Amino acid sequence: MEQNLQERMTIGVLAKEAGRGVETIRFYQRKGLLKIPDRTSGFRKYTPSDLRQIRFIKRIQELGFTLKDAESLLEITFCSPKTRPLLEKVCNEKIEEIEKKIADLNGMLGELRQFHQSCGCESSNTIQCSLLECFENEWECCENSNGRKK
Amino acid sequence: MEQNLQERMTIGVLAKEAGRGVETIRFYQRKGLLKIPDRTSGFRKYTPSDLRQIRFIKRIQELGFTLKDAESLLEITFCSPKTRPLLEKVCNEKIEEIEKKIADLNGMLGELRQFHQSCGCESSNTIQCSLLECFENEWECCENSNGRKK
DNA sequence: CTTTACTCCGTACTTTGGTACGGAGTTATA
DNA sequence: TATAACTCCGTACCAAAGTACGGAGTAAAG
Repeated sequence: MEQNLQERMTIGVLAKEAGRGVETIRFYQRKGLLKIPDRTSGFRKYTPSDLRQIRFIKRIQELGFTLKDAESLLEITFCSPKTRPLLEKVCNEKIEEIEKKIADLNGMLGELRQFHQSCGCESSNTIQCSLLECFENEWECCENSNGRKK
Repeated sequence: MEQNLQERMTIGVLAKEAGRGVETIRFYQRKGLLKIPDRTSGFRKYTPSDLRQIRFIKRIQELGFTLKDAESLLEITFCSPKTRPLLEKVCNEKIEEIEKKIADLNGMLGELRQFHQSCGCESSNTIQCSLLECFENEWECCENSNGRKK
């Protein structure tokens, strides 16, 4: 009762609150990312829970995951003892994936910082500005300014 | 001379080495991500440096960046005193972006780990398996198994 | 020297994640 | 109660990042 009286939003309000377009919400629904909302009036009526869900999806995307990823992560939020083994698997996979991503990003960050500091092209003499291992010793950055390479 | 005699690959070899399709290489070239290769024979001839570059792009993408990002990062590898201010800017932007990404991912990782451990649905009694702040206290995971919520 | 494998090019198609359109019905405000 | 603002639906379009196609030329191995 009071439940029903609580803020139930139209699609427009939901979209605005979530920082998404109305069309995007409809798109998510088509994709099955959002459960089919109540519609007693012909118009879709959303709950704060739907809002949270869309915000969550948004965040997941910002972290470099896909809508499919979001979907599987969302499944976790509806876990029960029955679905547990599967969820545990999904969960572990994501954890591993994220750990790897963080490690990679940290490596890249280190390289970038080092580049930023040491490749001043006017101060240092031991230049080590290799951007990721990919560039090993063979890149030519800085050689213009001091004629030194390797 | 020796330079020229060194391994100069055809597009097929390059693609294979880089773990990309031939069409993708051509696509990158059209996009300006790869400098136009030598072509004395009518066929494109690539150097190990091209290979490194494609591998780099691949890695960048795996870290959740776009081809555009890759492009701007690649610019860094061709820096000179003239381009320095711009590069410094790009560099700093990327550093910030990555730092933010890492922080977010770490947060998410924490939530997932916590979920994974505490939401066993059979051991703990203080259940705190909120997946990101988005889900606050209102989610219903686990209530099936022990009838307890909040 | 032929056959097979590779390369060329432009164009078209694919997937992901949306945006936009347009005509019709509904609701809320003046 | 009229008028604006919102919602409905299907369909079409968009950008990014490729992938595939097909006919023609080239290279290299038997």
